[in-house]
Amino acid sequence: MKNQILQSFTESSWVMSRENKQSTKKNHNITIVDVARDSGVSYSTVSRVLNGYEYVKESTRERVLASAEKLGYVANLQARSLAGGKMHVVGLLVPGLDNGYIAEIVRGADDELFRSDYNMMLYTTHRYQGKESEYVKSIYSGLTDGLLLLVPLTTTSYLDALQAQNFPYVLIDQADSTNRSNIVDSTNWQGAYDATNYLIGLGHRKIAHITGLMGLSSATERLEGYKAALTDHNISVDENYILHGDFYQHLGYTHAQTLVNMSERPTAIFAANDLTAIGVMEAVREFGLSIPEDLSIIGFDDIPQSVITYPKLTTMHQSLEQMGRVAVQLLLEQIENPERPARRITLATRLVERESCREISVSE
Amino acid sequence: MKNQILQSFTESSWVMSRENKQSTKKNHNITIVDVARDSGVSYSTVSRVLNGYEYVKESTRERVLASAEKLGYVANLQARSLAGGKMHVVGLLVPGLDNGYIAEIVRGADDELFRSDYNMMLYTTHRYQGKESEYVKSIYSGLTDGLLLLVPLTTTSYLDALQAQNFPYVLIDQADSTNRSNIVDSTNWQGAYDATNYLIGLGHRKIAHITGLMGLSSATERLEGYKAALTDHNISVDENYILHGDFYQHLGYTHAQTLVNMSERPTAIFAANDLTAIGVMEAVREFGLSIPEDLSIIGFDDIPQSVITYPKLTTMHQSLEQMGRVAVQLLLEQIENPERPARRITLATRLVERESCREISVSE
DNA sequence: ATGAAAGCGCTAACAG
DNA sequence: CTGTTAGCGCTTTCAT
Repeated sequence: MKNQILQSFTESSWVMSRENKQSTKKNHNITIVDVARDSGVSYSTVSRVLNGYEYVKESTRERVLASAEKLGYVANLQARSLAGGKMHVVGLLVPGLDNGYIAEIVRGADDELFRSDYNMMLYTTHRYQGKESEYVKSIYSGLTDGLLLLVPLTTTSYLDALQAQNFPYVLIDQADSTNRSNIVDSTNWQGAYDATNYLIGLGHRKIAHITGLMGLSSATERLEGYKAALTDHNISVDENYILHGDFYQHLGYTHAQTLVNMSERPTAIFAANDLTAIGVMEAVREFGLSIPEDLSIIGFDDIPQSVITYPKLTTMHQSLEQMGRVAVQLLLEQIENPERPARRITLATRLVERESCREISVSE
Repeated sequence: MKNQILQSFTESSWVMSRENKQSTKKNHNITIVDVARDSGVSYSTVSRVLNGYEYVKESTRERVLASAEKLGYVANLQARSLAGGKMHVVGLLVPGLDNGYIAEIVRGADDELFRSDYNMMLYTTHRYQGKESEYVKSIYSGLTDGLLLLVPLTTTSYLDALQAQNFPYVLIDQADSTNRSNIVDSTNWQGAYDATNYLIGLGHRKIAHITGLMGLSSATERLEGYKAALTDHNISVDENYILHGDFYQHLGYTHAQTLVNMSERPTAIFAANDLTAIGVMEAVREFGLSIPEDLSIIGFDDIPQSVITYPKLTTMHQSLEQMGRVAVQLLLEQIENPERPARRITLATRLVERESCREISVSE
């Protein structure tokens, strides 16, 4: 009978006892002690079972697990962490969410974390440097077991601290001079090279490039790839055709205005990312030129938005979601085994031809 | 001399002592005890100072604060929470990040949380119901002090639990039948009414509507507003013109295909949100119709993407970022004072005329 | 294989 | 105004 009741109560195990009326503070939830009492063992044994400790009699383990399940036990992460365990939380530091590129990576990371039963703490910096190091402080508050740093701006300023503490972290899409970081990125140089090469193959010679934020390795690598492709085809690099953007739409827009107004107007523009490319498209259209008839445009990233532009944007695809996924795997491995040497995983980019580029004849 | 060293060490207070070599577990950070020792008071006094307790002698307070600053003290949130304090973390439950609408709200919330020195735990459900209640469990793990629920699908299933626990939460853009929830939303009914009214004012009579996900109050309210506007103008509501979407692009796309193929093709489409509208635009264009010449389209939300479409989308603006902000304020108030009765704050919507609608003559 | 006991860092009474 | 003390829930030796 009693069992019957307990049973049915369990059906919605997390709809806890309502009998507490005002409970000043946090309601008294089921703890390891309750489980111990219910299963008739000491609470250290319960802890052992819950932590997958090897030497526990099978029957005991089963009994404990049953009780825990029955009572709807949920571990108190603070206590666990305080006592020296893992928090099961990783921090994700991103510049902002206003960007399909980032959202995709976050999605991958999020999904992978969920599979591994980890929680995600989100920190946005909005490119304000102060906040970046501010956040890294959070590791001292013990909130997270590791950090995922997405295109951080001021890496060096706190990488030292992270490394000194031997605190697990992985850099996403941002290289690092120390060579002691776990990194996941894409073939930025190659991708830019391929993009430029594609344009050249289409007959373009006057190819402009709007860069990303130059503090980031992804931006510099893409610029280098662009230059290399030009050089390899004996096209001289014209500095007037290289404008410094910041990976955001607005500078794409304004720089494109500069470009279309040049006497030697370029026939193609390679934007360092899709967002920039979208800004370019807008400016070009406003100027009265049509795409790709008058001007070809290629982006980088292949964010979801790139298919809703008109015309649809041709771009270099990056496996954004997978970057997030891999980053999490790398981080979790590192959390498990802090001694593992740092690794770097680079994912391949790939051209996605859509509608924003066209072939031109040499005479044009 | 010793002081000298301490001083300079402090310059980069969070670049902690490197002397620990392998430290199996977490490095021994500065605790409240260290601060107490340094400032020559008991550690409970330090706690008082740190928590802004009123009755502490000014000189003591200053001394403690100075020591804390000097030593680079950072509170251990787990310990604080375990001991009955606040975790300074709120959970944000969202369907996904693949959506400008959500990203904007998150941005507002994030910013407001930062101001209040709170951290954000992000949970994504991807519209998978199981995960929603799964996450609500997290409150039992004590990780968060409160929950922000962004357009949750299965509200009722766990609202009970939340309420029973008297756990702070606020619903964003989703009403709730119990009337015991803190809610922030927009004038969905009015907004839809205005949008439809605008179309009618432009001369349209054959106005179709692609709804949002009907489990959500925002969707049903918009549908009702649409119908009301029609009725008020003696235009009969044609059920064939009402197609059920899900707030995502794809159904906008497929439903628009249905619509343009109808013998009585509508002259205008009111999409329940911008994402849907974007899907509509794509289908319409593919069909060979031009916007707004052949078909007017109006959306809802005014997400950032709505200005990068071609033509730019006319839509009902919601103060998305502010919704996030207000939601946080509501939540924090509730965390501070659990007894405060639930409130509901509704933000106004406003028409933003861009390029996707045009006036038609009655003859058309 | 399992129990006992010592903290982890901090807050919140309870005494002065 | 400030020190003392008792836990919060859990992991981890150390015994047995």
